[in-house]
Amino acid sequence: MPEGHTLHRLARSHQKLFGGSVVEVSSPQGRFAAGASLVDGQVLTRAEAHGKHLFHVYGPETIVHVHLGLYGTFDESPLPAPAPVGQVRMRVAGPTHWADLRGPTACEVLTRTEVKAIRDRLGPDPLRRDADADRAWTRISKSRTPLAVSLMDQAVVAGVGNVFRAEILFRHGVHPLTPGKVLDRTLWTDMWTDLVGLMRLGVRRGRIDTVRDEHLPKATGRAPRVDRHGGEVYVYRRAGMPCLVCGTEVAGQVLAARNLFWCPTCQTA
DNA sequence: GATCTATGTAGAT
DNA sequence: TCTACCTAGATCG
Repeated sequence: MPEGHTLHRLARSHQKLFGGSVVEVSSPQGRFAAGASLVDGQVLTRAEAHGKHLFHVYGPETIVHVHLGLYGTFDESPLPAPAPVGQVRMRVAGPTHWADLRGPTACEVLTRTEVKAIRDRLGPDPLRRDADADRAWTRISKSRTPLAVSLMDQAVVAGVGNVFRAEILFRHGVHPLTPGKVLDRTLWTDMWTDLVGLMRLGVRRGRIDTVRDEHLPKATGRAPRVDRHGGEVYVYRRAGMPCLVCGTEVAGQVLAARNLFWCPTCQTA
């Protein structure tokens, strides 16, 4: 379930549940056993996210780095923790809650330098206060790469995934194959501002909702608009269904090994 | 029960 | 541009 909003939501939650507390860390599955033993019984001082990366900071040179990849999940519940079910890579238990991590692409203990290397290759993250939208613009405005590809490039914008990219392009009427260098700067600024708002909403709700209020009555009459992930969207995973705004069939194609969706009528810019 | 699919990325070709 | 990785829910038969 992981675009940037998911990781920031987890960071916020972990900070609240575990921040400043001694935690028990284990790897029921065994694949993170060595790492878990390094932090088990230590104080988790801070949890934070950058793009799709989650960091549990235990000390300046001891940071657990988690990337959920395509399938990873992180669930949490109040204590007591039951016996682990299935493949649990890491279990964290604090004073009141426990959390299980399954199927991540990365779960490893890193040093400060290694964490910096990861963060240095990430572009600005719309969910972080320190984000600099101009850095993204600098790259996009010089590039012939289709916007749909640049938006998924974590070195350009950190945290955007397949749902947000499809939806942000739709909301601004931009065709996905538009080269970055022909994009108007004002339009980019609007898209960035919109991303910040949509992703913040995603953090609050734990799902991606992008359908504007004025379209909801119309959307209600055209099923379905609620994606499997739980959010209300315009085009994501709706290929072959009518556009919620104009009724044209939503298009779909594979681009750079990812499914891309757009409305051929609404997205012409 | 087998097969397909997925909000992702790294590494090989 | 392709493949491998990892897991669980949806879909197929």
